[in-house]
Amino acid sequence: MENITTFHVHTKCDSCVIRHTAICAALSETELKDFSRIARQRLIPAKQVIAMEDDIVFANIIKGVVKLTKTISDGRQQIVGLQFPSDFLGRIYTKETSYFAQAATDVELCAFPKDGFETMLKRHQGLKHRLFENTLDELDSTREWMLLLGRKTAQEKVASLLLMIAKRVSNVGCSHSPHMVFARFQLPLSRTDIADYLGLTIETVSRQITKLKMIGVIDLIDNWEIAVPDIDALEAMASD
Amino acid sequence: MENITTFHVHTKCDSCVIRHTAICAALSETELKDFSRIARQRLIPAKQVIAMEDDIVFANIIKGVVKLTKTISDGRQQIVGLQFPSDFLGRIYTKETSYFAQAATDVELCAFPKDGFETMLKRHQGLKHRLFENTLDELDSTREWMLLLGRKTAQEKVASLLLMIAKRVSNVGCSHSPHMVFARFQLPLSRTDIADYLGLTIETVSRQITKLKMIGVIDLIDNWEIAVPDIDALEAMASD
DNA sequence: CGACACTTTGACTGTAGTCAATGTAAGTGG
DNA sequence: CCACTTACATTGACTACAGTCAAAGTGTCG
Repeated sequence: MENITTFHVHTKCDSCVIRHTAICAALSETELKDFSRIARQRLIPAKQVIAMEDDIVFANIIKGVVKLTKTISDGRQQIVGLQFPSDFLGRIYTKETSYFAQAATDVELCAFPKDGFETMLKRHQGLKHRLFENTLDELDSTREWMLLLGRKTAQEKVASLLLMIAKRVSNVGCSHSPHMVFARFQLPLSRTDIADYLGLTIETVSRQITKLKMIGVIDLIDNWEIAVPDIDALEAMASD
Repeated sequence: MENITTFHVHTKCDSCVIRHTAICAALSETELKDFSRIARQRLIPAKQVIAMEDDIVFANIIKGVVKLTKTISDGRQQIVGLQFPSDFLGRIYTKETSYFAQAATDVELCAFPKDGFETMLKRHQGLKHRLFENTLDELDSTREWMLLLGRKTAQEKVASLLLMIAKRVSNVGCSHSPHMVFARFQLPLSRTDIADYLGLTIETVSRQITKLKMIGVIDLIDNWEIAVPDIDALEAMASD
């Protein structure tokens, strides 16, 4: 069984779900046509490492969640970034990365070959600018996570993660949820992944989730589906 | 006593110590003249918060070390970035920052007003590109630090910090130190700052430094000056 | 010299880690 | 359909690393 699928993007970009949220938002309709010519769709099953090689080095995430992981030689792991739909994947202006990307769930990518993408970048300054702002935002949220890793308790860490996921997957900023009060979502991460993102062990993660359930801040539908009856209560547990 | 000093940059940029390592390296001699016209030198005493307001929002660090700090309302602090000479300070394309900059040592800045700098940015694409690459590198090293915060022991954290500082202050990459084996430097951080950077308490930092001294990996000249007889030994303690 | 700021050291505690057993759900093959 | 396997997750008992609280040490400055 072949577990990477690569084929041309048939569907026009303008019907793409992330057309106006991904870096593509920086491109006009006509520019987008050039762009779609080099784009390739890739489907990646959960757990597979996303090899950033061959002619596919950059990508938009259309669906699913990708984790960026760093490891120490003795096996310790730390997730240093989580990417959601409409996020951009790949280290521009290379310098080989010191971490690797892996599908946390089944993932659908809109991928670009190195040369073609870099040509586009040179030609369309707006695209480059957008990518720059992307990077600045990523730096901000990475620093946010440093505070969590360095200074928060296990309880606060778990609450913060759930809150972050709730916000990302529920499309916060939508007009109809000016102030979200309730959320329900699928966890895109296993307990091991959660532990690796929070700098904890799976046992500690498990105990903290149980505790949050006990005090009624979350409901576990099953191991992967979580309901948050009161977002404000969860926010209070996260301390930020 | 006035503790901020602001005055025009008299000295020509081309004699500046960071001329070829800061973002200025992206500018030609003539471009640099435009640039120097809006630059102002600022001297900031240790411990003072660097207010990124008024007409001074961006700056190159000429001398000294600046820390970027995030805090939780209950007082917990985490340093989320350390900036050394030739590093760039300030969040481009604003969106007010969620952290604040503070002088760790006495600092000498080459500062720019918001409007003037942003005009320069638009006019000189090379400058913008340089800043972009800067940001990408910063993101990489921030992720490096996430691994440290989430997965390293107190001992490894302290060793990693000393190693990082040794490398930054000794101008690694200089032609005459292809492989540094010995280092001696002033710590630019107090024990409290070190703790806030490593996600530890000052007591733990103190104990770990004592331990490193005991086993001979470092020598303490005084509380602030450190000698590393064997960089490789320190590197081994840092586990990366 | 005394005051102050910072660091080190010591005794004790507590949070999260470790090790091990049990629980749960999905998938496989007889 | 039901044992069996496999992969995760939870729970429990115990441990250890780093945190807390308190006291003593060191260095600088007025």
